[in-house]
Amino acid sequence: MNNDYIMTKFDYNHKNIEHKWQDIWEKKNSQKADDFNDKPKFYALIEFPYPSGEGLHLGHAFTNIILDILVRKKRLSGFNVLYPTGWDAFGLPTENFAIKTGIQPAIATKKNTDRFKAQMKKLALAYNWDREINTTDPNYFKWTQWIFLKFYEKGLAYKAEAAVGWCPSCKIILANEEIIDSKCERCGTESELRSQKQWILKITAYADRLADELDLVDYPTSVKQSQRNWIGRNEGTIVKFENARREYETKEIAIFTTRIDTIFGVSFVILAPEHPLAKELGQTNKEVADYLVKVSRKSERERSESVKEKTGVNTQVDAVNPTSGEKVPIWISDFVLSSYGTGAIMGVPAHDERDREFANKFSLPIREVIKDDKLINSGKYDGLNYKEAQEKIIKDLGNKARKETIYHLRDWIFSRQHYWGEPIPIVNCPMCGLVPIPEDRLPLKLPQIEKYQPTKTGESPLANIIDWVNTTCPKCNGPAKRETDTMPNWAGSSWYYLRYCDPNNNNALADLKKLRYWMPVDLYLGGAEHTTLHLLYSRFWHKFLNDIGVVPGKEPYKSRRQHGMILAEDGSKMSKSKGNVINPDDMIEKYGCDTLRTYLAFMGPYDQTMPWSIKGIEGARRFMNKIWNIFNDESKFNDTTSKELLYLLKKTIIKVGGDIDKLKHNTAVASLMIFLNEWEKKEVILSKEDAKKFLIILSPFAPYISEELWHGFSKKESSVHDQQWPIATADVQEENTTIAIMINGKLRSTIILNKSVSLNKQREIERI
RNA sequence: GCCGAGGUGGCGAAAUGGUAGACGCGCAGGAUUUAGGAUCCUGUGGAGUAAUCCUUGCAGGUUCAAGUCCUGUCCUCGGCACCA
Repeated sequence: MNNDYIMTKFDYNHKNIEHKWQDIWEKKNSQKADDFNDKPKFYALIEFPYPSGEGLHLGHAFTNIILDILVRKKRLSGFNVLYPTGWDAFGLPTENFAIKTGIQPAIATKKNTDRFKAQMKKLALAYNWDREINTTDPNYFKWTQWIFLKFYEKGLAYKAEAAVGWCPSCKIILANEEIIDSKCERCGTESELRSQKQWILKITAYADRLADELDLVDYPTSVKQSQRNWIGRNEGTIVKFENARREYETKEIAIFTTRIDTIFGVSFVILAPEHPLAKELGQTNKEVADYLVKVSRKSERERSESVKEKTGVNTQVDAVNPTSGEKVPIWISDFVLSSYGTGAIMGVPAHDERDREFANKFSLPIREVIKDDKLINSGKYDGLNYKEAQEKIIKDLGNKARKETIYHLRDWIFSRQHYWGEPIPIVNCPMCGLVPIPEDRLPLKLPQIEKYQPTKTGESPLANIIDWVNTTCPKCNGPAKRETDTMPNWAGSSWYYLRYCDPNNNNALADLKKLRYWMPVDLYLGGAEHTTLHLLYSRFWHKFLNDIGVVPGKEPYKSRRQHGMILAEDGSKMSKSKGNVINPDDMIEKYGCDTLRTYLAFMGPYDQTMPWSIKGIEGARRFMNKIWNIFNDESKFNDTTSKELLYLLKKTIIKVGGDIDKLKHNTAVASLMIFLNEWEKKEVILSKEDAKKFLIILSPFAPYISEELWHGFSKKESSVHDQQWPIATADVQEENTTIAIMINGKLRSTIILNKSVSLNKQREIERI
């Protein structure tokens, strides 16, 4: 069966044309961004891909093309454009591939990036290839390590016990991204929590700035909102309840609340099972001890399932309400989280749903203390508005209460127990403790090894490489051991946009002058999956690097846009297992790159989820054929352009340019189609000069066919891609506008007004 | 539950408060062709022979005029979620 798109004598041969120009452009290597230039700069950034073994997929093609169209238009409009790409190449799939096959990750990475690059070139993505970067390149990760050392130097990287996922079957530590639905990604075993010493970055030190400085940038509301939710800033009060029994070590229980005004409604206090007092009580009270054991055996999943049914144990010990002096029982329950606030809450069942559930289950008293925003049953505070009452109660409590802001954001666990990541450049010396590797000895490279499996003790595979682990202390020169943890995937991508500004610098992560010229990123296009973590992490690193004076500006990305997703024809997600994946290579082969690009631009707004349509791409192919045919029809050209067509051309130039700038590629393509449809009509002709203008505004979408046709009119050396975006001023004299006249909701008549009529005059006419 | 995005033809969609459905797909009829495909022409929101009427999730409101602005409500999708 012939799988080729059936070509007739009218069709152009996309294969010949596209191969030809791909070779010529490759040799010309023309896309260079000049550091420092009088032209206005434009920095367009696309999330750099992870070079997987499967090759570039349709989603990559879609998003890269969307940005490529804008970039080509910006270049034609006289901008000095920085449009780079690279490889976010550290990561688990490559490591897992190495475990399975024994092929070195670096070799697999090279193979994959070569393939991606070839595919990108076929798509006519006009990157500054001379700025290509790779996070696994020692010349790159030298600076990732350098940044880590700066964090360490400033006290923002520290080592501490942290709960991490653990697979009891594979006997390895699981990164968050390896836990799918609370199960181990490899074997499907239920993951457990385990405490282990980890490197941690103190992102919480930047929590306020990460939230507040969102006001400085142009991100979609949803992105800003989800960043703020993730940071989860909450202003409230920490209040101390005394332990009524003096024999315990924990004399006071600190409690975080946002509603200190409800303190007269407290009928119990609840501790998280991990709370120090809970542990203390467990030593003497068997019932408490049993509960703590029961809870600790629960898996993460079981614990989150307990939402449905609250559990708890009465400790038989009381706490003293510091405002009323009332004694209330202390309970322990796992619905109170040790990781949020102080790990202890005051139970106000009348005004908190969860507390009410708990009170109902264990028959605890419920007392209402707020009615219509005013306090009741609250002693001397009765009648006060709840906000006033908060201030007053805090003041009256003196040193037993203070205002406090807490965050949902946790510090960032930065260690991974894997091979294929940046080694953490720290040495453990028995004499000096943790010692950073001096900057001039960076990069600390990965040793070449044969076995990539993690060790059964939960350490990284690097721990098995004795030659590498054993080293000398940079401080005392005594024997010491290297840190064997590596950095997470997020590390290299947290600063890559900076390296593009100066990719080969050996003395700094990038030259400050170059950074001052190019930064900030003018437009960052990426996917919804990176709305919170990647964006937050890279903003954090940027702010830190700005604080230590190595990069300019508070924020890395001036504006961020999120692209949508392309679904399979039936509206389901494309997936290998369903066998409904559309491969961009096949589409290029069959219909041509220009057709694919134009269709992807035309199918709908870039930020939406849209189903793929094979009929749709055939429609785009018809559009290409029509262009080809009309340009090869001598009778459609003459010395002067028909008047009505000239006016439409001006309108189209303005519309296409404006729409591309707004990333409204779909309506830009529509207006190109409208122009072509008009031109196809009998009796209208175009001059060759005006036809060239059409090719220029077509070229961002269809770079090959426009270049080929351009050469039908121009000298050999010239390229449609090196031209200037045509300037068109709307000719107001020619344009009339029709205004509908409506009376009582019915259309009564229409009037045609010349647009040059002033607004006042229009109002006069309207009055008549 | 909280936050965000969105509901317009058979489908993807378009529309600075100004004649809703541009453009594309699909469909129907015609031309061409031995035939099919491709191509070209015409038509295509719904009802009605027609004049005309109805139509942007639903119910109200503002306006000469509402898909668009306001109030309420329902539904779909995405994220977070025992966050005190």
